[in-house]
Amino acid sequence: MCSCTLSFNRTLIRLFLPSILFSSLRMSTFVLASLSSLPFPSSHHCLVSNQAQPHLQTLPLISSINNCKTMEDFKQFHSQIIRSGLSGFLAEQHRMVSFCCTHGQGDMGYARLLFDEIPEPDNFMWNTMIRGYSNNSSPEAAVSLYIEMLARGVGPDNYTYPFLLKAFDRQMAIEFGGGLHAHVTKFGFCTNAHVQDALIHVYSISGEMDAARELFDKSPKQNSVLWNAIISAYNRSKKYDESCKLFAEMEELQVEPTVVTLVLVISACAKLKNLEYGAWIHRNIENFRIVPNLALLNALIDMYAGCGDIRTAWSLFENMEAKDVISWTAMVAGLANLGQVDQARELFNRMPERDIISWTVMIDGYMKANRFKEVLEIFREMQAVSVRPDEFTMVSVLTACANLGALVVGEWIRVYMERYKVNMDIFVNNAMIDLYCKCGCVENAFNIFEKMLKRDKFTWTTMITGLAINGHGEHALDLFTRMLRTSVRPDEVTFIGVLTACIHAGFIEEGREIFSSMINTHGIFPNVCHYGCLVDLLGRAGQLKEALETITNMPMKPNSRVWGALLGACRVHRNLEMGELAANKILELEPDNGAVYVLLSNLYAKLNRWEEVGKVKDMLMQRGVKKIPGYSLIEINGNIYEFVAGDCTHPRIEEIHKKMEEMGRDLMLAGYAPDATEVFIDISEEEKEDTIYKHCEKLAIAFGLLSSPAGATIRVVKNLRICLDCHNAIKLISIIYKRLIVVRDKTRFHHFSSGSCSCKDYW
DNA sequence: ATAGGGTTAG
Repeated sequence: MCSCTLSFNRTLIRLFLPSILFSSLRMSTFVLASLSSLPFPSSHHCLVSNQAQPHLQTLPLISSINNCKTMEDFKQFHSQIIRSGLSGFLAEQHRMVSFCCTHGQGDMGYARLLFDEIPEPDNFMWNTMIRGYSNNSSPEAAVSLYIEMLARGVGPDNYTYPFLLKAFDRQMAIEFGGGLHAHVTKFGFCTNAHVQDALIHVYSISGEMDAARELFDKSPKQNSVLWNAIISAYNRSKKYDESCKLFAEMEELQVEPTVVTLVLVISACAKLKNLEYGAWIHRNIENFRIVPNLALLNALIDMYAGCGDIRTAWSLFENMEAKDVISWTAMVAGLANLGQVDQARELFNRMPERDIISWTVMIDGYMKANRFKEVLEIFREMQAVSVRPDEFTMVSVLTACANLGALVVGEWIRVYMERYKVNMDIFVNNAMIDLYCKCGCVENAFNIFEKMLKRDKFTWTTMITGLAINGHGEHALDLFTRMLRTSVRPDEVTFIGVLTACIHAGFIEEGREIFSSMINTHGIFPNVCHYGCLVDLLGRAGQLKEALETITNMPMKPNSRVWGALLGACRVHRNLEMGELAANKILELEPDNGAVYVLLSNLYAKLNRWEEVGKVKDMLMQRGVKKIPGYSLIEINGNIYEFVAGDCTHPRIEEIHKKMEEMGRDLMLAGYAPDATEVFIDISEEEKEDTIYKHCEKLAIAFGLLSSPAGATIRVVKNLRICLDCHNAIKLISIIYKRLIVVRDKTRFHHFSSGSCSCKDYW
């Protein structure tokens, strides 16, 4: 049997909602003709016979509708009613429709069948039906019924609009919020507080805060409920300082807040990180004559924890009579955001129950602490206990994948999200673009980018930077030009990406122009990172003098990265004097910067100044500087393997060493000669060659060769800059084994194919 | 006979 619900789609609603207003309360032939598919006025699918007469003697046999727990109970009750002949009675009909509409187990299809038996439903009945659809989250059906109600000449009342509007989602609110406001005005319910409240709610979800505010301003404002409604609307629109302002205004006008008001304002303080105001409200709870309930305590815990006052959060948490999952989650999030991930995990493990948000908070905590492998571990744990990830979870997991170069896991997430219809919103798409870019798959990233209907500044910035570090400088600049034609404005991060594109592609003039356009046309003042880019850009082009001038004239104190860019350029262009200057400046700022010693000794080595190489080595030993240990990551079958130089802990290390020997032989045959000029000096001469030989990226590639099918791309992520020797070797490996090898190092990508690298040996 | 505002995640 058909469900017989009138289901207008949004197109029809768009058509009828305005027209019904002008034909209000009279039968509209136009609308009624269009509603001819309705089971009205006499339905051809009667459940019951209206002709039946009641037999009062059967009454005692009828069970009470109040005892019905499920639709099954109800259907039995209904058949008793039919048999008893009571089904034509209005009171029974009302009670039965109400049951189907308002009971937790109700059934709107059934409600509609019963409703259609009522020859002339009054507006109470229509309201009940509308409420049913609303509770059912079927806003279209609710509006359809509302249109039908007006078409049949039944007037709405104060109750109609709150029911109708309550279930609106964002899209419905945008499309029909204003229209229904017109209905409210026309029918004269503008002054009813419940109706105003519902309208404020609808405007807030469609983001029309001005309209919401106008309604609020026109209201009498005596009752706190509308204040709560407008504060809640500002919170939803992330206008948290407006929420606090309104609360202050409430005080001035001596409108008494309720516990809900305080929950809203404390929550706003948490988002604003305004500990002072939040704590002040907390101290004054009694003066406000408020008895804190669970929601308020949770909001306070979140506020204190979010503002970094973990001690107060703890004491509130520990003194609570009853905690719910939100209390625990707020504490876990507070610890995680302070960087105390392990403490957060301990608390997380003690939680009596965990929901999707708790898991996501924990996952995100590991992500923010750069503990990416643990992100994947806990994500697996979460799935093992059958908690379904949502789009929030996926953003954190995708970010971890991007940092690990875990392409397979990332792809799995994409498939999962499609299969389980997880909402692919702008955050997820941005994370997906980042993943593909950081795995060296720019085309896949770009496909997602092009398919997106809405792009924010993060979308553009991620894509531009991704193209830049993958060596597609020209494409990155094209995209930037395209971005400038949209309404999305670039920010300082976007310009880092754009300048990076110029650096990697060697676009000196474009880079300079863009740098000066930052101030002149975009009103963004370059920070020290932008100056670093400019120095890098000039330095790589060999314009060392201008690079140094840039540093001398920059309006802020140059940091070690700025000097590092100059030092790098001096190494490439073999400028000893300036290189020493830059190195000294860096060591003044950061005596423990191991990378400087490497760069400087490389520079000396290139110029065959071995005595100085030795001096750098001595200096390093004296100061006890530790070089950051290098590691390489490779993902095989969805697992992440980590290699460090001379690694012996891998379970298949023997196979890997055998492969390394084979690779060594093949490389020699192909004319490879180890180049030790870039090898660092903390090892003795005789060890040198052996150590290069075992650089972790080579180990990772050897493992990649033996664990992936012929022809498969090998992707490696390295935490440091790739060395010259490995770069030479991998070029040859790409020929010998006919593989595309993608290495992401600290700053850029190297796509090795048929003996050459996308960086054009310039990195 | 029917209605209002709330706390945790990117």
